[in-house]
Amino acid sequence: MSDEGQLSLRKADSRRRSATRAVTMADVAQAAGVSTQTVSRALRDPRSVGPDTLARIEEAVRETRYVQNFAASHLASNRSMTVAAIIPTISASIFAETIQGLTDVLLPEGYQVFLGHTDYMAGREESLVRSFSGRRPDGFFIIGTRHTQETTALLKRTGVPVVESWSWTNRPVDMLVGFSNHAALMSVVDHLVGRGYRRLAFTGVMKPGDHRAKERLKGFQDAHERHFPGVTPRVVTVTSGPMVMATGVELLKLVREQHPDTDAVVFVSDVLASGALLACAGMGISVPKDLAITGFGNYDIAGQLTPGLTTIAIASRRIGTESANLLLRRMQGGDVENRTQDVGFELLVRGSA
Amino acid sequence: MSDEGQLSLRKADSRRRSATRAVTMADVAQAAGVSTQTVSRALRDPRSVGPDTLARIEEAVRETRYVQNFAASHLASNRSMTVAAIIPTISASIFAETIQGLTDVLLPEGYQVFLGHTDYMAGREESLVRSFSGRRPDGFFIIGTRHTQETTALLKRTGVPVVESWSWTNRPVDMLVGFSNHAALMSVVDHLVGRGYRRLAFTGVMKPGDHRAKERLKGFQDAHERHFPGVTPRVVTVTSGPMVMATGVELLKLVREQHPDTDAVVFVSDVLASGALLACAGMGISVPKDLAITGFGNYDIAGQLTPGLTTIAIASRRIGTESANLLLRRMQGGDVENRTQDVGFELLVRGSA
DNA sequence: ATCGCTCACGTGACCGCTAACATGAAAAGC
DNA sequence: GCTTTTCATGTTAGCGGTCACGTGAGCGAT
Repeated sequence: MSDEGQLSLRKADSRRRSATRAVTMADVAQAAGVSTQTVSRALRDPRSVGPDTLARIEEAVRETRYVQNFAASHLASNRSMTVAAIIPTISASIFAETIQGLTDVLLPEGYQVFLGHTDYMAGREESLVRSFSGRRPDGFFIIGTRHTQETTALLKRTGVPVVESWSWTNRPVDMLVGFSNHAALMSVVDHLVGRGYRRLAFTGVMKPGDHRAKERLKGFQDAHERHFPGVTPRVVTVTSGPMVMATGVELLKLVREQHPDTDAVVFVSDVLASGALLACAGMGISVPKDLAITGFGNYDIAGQLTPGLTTIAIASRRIGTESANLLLRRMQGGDVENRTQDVGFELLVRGSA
Repeated sequence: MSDEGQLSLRKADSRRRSATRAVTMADVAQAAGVSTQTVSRALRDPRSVGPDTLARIEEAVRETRYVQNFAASHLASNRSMTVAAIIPTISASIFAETIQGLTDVLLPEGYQVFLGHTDYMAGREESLVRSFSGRRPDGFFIIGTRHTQETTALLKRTGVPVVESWSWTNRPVDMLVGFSNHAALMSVVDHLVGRGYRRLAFTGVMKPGDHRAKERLKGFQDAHERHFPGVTPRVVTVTSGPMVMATGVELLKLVREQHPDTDAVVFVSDVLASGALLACAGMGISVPKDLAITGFGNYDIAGQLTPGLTTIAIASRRIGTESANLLLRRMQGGDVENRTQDVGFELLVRGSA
């Protein structure tokens, strides 16, 4: 009997997975003289246990240096307290504001944010959603509204709330916090035409997976057709290349080569437009007299240039916070009345156009 | 007997936690006619099972639409396959490049990256580390080398590899991928003095938790003392305010108010320096004749301005990839010979100084 | 023929926590 | 005074995987 006891003890010991066993809830429970369930309750909702019990547990947590294990919690409760976010790119991008807004709201509520980026590569999104699903996030945040069929199916199958953003669609997967890139570009064209510009060109880096850029181009083309029926719009794009100011300079040169009569250049992004605008001085181009220039995004630099860059301002951070709020309500069991939210855009008219 | 059987069945059913039970590994195992352990092996290392078994399992995964549950995996294996990253801020920052580099390396290896930001608030880091610890990350990536004692203790107690970055110290918590902000600023001062500038001023936004900014200031002061012993260096800083170009303009004005004789302004960041440089034209200041301007970070804009902005280039993305590589090696059980890695910096001399 | 070894796969015991239900005591209702 | 309700806490049975070990077949060496 005692031999067997020893044997099983040794056996249990040898099966231990980590050498220095971590502090568990059971240790805290023992120290506080309560059951693990009471500790669990105390940690999840302090008001659900008696005040003196709570004090003893808190003391026990402190003295044992207990750190809750979320994996076990997740497994037992089926709630991961995480949100998966999928964005095109983090670097030097306006999406960073959105993510900051998202985490600013979610973190205080106990939710962690997982970040994945597609680098505008079609197909990456699907594989990201697939691998993220294994972590069983309680919600998804995605930039963009165009996905592969399989991606949409995967998202729906998870059964958790999904927010798409930075674009617009009438048939969102679930919820939507965005605006119409198409309408934004139309307002740019309207403005240019109103100011007397007649030979408009659109230019930008158009990565295959960048649907927002495509929507902007479409908006440009449609507005152009409305103002100048039958006239082929000037469009100069490249499908690859870094989103940096130097690329904007290159594009400006391309536009002037291919369409020398152009009197207004509509850039798909402020980054490119700023590069071009800065280069104009050196190229002997007077803005906005010889050439009007517009951007998109209202980056910090847009208002600092001389002349200022006319552009479209987007409430980037707000897209993040609003999305987080929608997700939160749904994740906490509530319902959401308006599943789509239009944050709009604002045409900021400055000196460049 | 049969009654009891029914009872226990009913009971088990009523205790089911989710209404529509998700597909589990057991379902896949059954469909493929193997044990769950074999499915587990097939998923973790396909070569560890027979080829025909593997094929059956893969087919079963497809037809059941099985998605692995990482929480269960984490709990059982004690590996979360996640890395926690703590950065000052994501927005419009050069750290975004670092995070992009980090995830670019870690994601393909199956590791997810958790992101938290401190907004340069002292104390936030400790609470982030604390709450992140509950997720049991397999590694930590942190920007900065100065932490509260408790933070350091917490990090060490986790027992997982830690990479600190974007700074330098002789006593890292564990590993370090960084450079000396101090030395970088000294090289800036050396350059300015070498070019004949004599009345140098340092300016920037110095948030209380921004130790890198402090190191840069210290580097400026030390170099200044070496070149001009006994002369009090001109330092104009604000402790709050947004890191935007407009703030740079304000700071430039402050410097010229408080130290009208200044002939070179050293900014703590390119963002501020760029704003100032752009504003100089409107203020009738000729750069670099009347005033030299330097920045830090070699942001995209630095090379596009006229004159170009003299600045310090940091291999931001590389800090992320190198850190990821160090973490990976350690997380996969390997050892690392060089626990500290100096990525250095480069003084880029352009027209502004 | 025997032995030892590798290989492919199965068995049982957990990992650390929480849902659901159970229990006992105090407070409230009649 | 007795039942009902409320509140604080305990008990039991998993959540969905993986670890350590076991087993039996196949194979070459002795």
